This record gives sequence, C-alpha cells and structure tokens, in this order.
Amino acid sequence: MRILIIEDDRRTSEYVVKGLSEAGHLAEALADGRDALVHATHTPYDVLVVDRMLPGLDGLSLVRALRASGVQTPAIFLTSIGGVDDRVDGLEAGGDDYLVKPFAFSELLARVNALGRRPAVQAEKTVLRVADLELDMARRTVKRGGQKIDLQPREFTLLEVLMRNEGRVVTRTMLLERVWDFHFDPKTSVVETHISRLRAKIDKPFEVALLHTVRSTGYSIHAPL
Amino acid sequence: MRILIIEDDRRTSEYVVKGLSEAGHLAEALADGRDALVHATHTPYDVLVVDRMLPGLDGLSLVRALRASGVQTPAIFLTSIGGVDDRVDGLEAGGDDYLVKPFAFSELLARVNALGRRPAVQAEKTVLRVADLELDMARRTVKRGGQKIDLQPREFTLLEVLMRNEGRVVTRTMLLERVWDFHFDPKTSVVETHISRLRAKIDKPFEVALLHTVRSTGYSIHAPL
DNA sequence: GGGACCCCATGCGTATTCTCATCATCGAAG
DNA sequence: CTTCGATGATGAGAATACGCATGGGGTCCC
Repeated sequence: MRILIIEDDRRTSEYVVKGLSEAGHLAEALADGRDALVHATHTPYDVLVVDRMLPGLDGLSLVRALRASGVQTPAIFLTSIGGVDDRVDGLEAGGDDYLVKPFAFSELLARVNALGRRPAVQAEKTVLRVADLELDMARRTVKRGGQKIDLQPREFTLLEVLMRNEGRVVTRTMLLERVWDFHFDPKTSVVETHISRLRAKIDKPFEVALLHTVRSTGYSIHAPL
Repeated sequence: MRILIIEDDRRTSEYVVKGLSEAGHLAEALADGRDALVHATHTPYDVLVVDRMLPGLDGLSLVRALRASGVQTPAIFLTSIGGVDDRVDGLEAGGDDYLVKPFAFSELLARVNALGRRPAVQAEKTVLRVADLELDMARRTVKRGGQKIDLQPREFTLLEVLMRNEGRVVTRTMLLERVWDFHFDPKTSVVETHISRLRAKIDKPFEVALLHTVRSTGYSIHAPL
C-alpha cells in the first residue's frame, strides 16, 4: 500500500516510515504542507497520515484543500492536539480518522490498514454515479438509465471531472486545467463547444438535465433539485 | 483577499486574475515593475505574485526594493527560471515562495491561500453563514432557513462581499470595487438597484431583515439585535 | 488517403445588468 | 409638527455580455 506521511518532526516521521515499510507498505514522508498538497494531488496514495501542525500549510487546511479539489484519499490525523473539538474539526475538514500523540505504532498500523482496505470500496469506485448517469472509468463507458452512450475522449474526461465534483461548480479555469492541461485562457470557446456536445449526448435525449451551466462561472453536474 | 499580480505576459496575467477572482479573491494585475513598486507601496495587498522577468524593473529588484522600504507583503515568485540557485536568489531577495512555470493553477491558489495571513481556512471555507442565511461558494447556492434562493451572479457576489464582512458596514465604494471592479464612482444607482433586488429575495419573504442600510455610508449584513 | 476527433470562428437568442426617471423615506431645521 | 433637501428604493426598458449551436478545416493516427 502506498502511504504518504506529512509530519515535520523528523524523528516521528522516520519512525513511522520505518514501521510502515517493515509492515510491507511503501511509505514516503514530507515535512511541508504545501509540498504535500501538490504530491497528494498528483500521486495516487492509498492513505495519508497528516500531522496537524505543519510548516507551509497546516494539516487541517491541507486536507480541506485536498477534499475541495476532489481528492478522496483517506487521511488520518496524527497529532498532539487531542481535544474533542479538535477531533471534530479534523473530521469535518475531511479527515477519516484521528490518532492522538503519543500513540502506539501498532494502533497506527491497524488504522492505516483499516483505512487502506476501504479503498476496496473506492477501487470499485471506478464507477461514478450521478442520478441515473454512470461512468465506468475502467471500461471507459458511460450509461444513462441503462442506455449506453458513446463519448469521445475529451467528452469523457470532461464528464469525469464534472462527476468527480458532483454538486460543486467547476469553473472554466479548472476545466481548462484538468481536462485540457491549459494553463492560460485560450480565449476561444473550447469548453463551451465540448459542453455543448456532451450535453447533446447525456442530457438532450432524456427528460431531466443533469448538467447545469452557472453563468459567468462554470458548470455543475447534479441530480435534479 | 487582495492580490496583486505583476506579470508582463498578458495571457498569464489574465488567466491568473480570472482564476483568483473565481476563487473569491480580489485580484489586480500590472505589467511593469516600476508601476508595481508604486502600487505595492501605497496599497495594502495581502499577497503579491511576481514574475521575475519584467519590463521596467525586474521582479527580484522589485521585491528587494519593497523590502528595503519596509513593505512586508508576502510575495510569490512566478517564473520560468527554476534552477536551485534561482530559487535561493528569490528567497534571499525577500520572496516567500517560488513557483516555476508552467504551473498548475490549483497549486498557485493553494500557495496564495497559505501565504495570506488568514490561512487557507478562509478561502477553503465554502459556506458563509449569517443567522439562518447561508451561502455556499462551491455550490453557488444560497439558502435561508433551509429554503433555497436563486440569485443572479451579481447578486451572489454582492451578498458574498457583504457576508464576508458580517457586522461591519461595507461602503458603497468598497462594493463598487469588490463587486463591480469599478475604481471610480459611476454616478448611477447600480449599487442601490442590486441591493434592492437582493433584498427582495433574501429579506422580503422572511420575518426579520438581515441586510441593513446605513444611511450616507453603505450597507451591513448581520443577525437581528 | 481516409476517418475520427478536436479546435476555432461565427452568428444568434436570451439572461443579466445597467441606466434613468420616479417615488419613498429620513433627518435636520424652522 | 411640518417642511424641505438629500438620500435611498424601485420598476421598466435598453444595452450588453454570455453561452449555445454548428460547420469547416486542421491534425493525428491507422
């Protein structure tokens, strides 16, 4: 299992990396919150172990930022801040578990394993679903109400990004970045064009629309109401 | 958060301004180093994003000059010069962070948020609340007492600015700047018009009003009492 | 060389915003 | 308490910006 430890205390992080490695996992450590944000976004880890107090970007904000950008990797907070409210904050920020220092390594291992197993659920999550629309990452297929729909690659990625952010508005800028890997505004209507084509396939032939435009901002996909 | 981008490549700067604005910040751009020196000295920005290669005055000298004159505004260098030594130069000149082009917008956003003294939390927090009125930035939705309310984009931004300043009076000038990006008085009643419309939606249908007029000054939103 | 796919330019229809004129309200002064 | 000037509210129409659809041409790959 691939695990990222974000912890600025060198001793702790080495200890944890060593322990997890011995248990057969692939563990890496980072000390800075901002670096971690980048890595965790671009690399498919199975579990994150996050210290709350970090240089660069604190752990809470880190996890919040990850969740906000659609990264669902399970995260365990590992910290000396252990009050009830702190736990609540941690979980509300999108953490999955909370372990207070000092901790027993065996307990950390157990929890990491437990969380890592969950991706079994997430691994099946190659299928994204919004209302009666489903997108199968593995098969690269899309269906709506059992009806198979053919999408072109761009359209597929576009839909994927939208579905991963169900309910949230995805701005044009975000789309350009995630779907096109453009880091500037092309000043043309690429996005609109593809949205239009996508719509024609996933919404037009059906009763209710799932893909909504949010004028002056972007688009959002979500079940009716 | 108030952010100044100093970048001579038009495309990049427009892109960054747009992205940051979408993320709820107040972003402005300048292309010339000398202009930037003047502005950054006289205006209280929260973060500066500085290209290294600039006409007028290069980025390194710009930041050095600012620091020399006592301006402590955090600065992120944004540039294609990315060697280790260059990073060191940047940080020694008084920069706080260093991002190499091409860059992912989401990373820039994360770093900008991290640098802004009020850490990421503010930008990542997607739900603003005042009494029973809530505004969800990510979903672009507004509810009062569980009741969904449809707002037009302008109205939405207007409400957002007001809610971010809960309890404080927001002057007309501030509204013109943050909502309309007007840096002068349009001599018309744009603000009043939109306040009126906003009121009709968020206050009129309910018992108590949250949005209050402060005569001859501006408006303020806050819970009753 | 042919096909699939993707990007761009264009024109159109409409949602949204602005302007302007009028009306209401407020507060100070008489 | 009334009046008057200043300030704010409101509604309707005009102006605008925005998003949508569509076809053509370019490019890449088979």
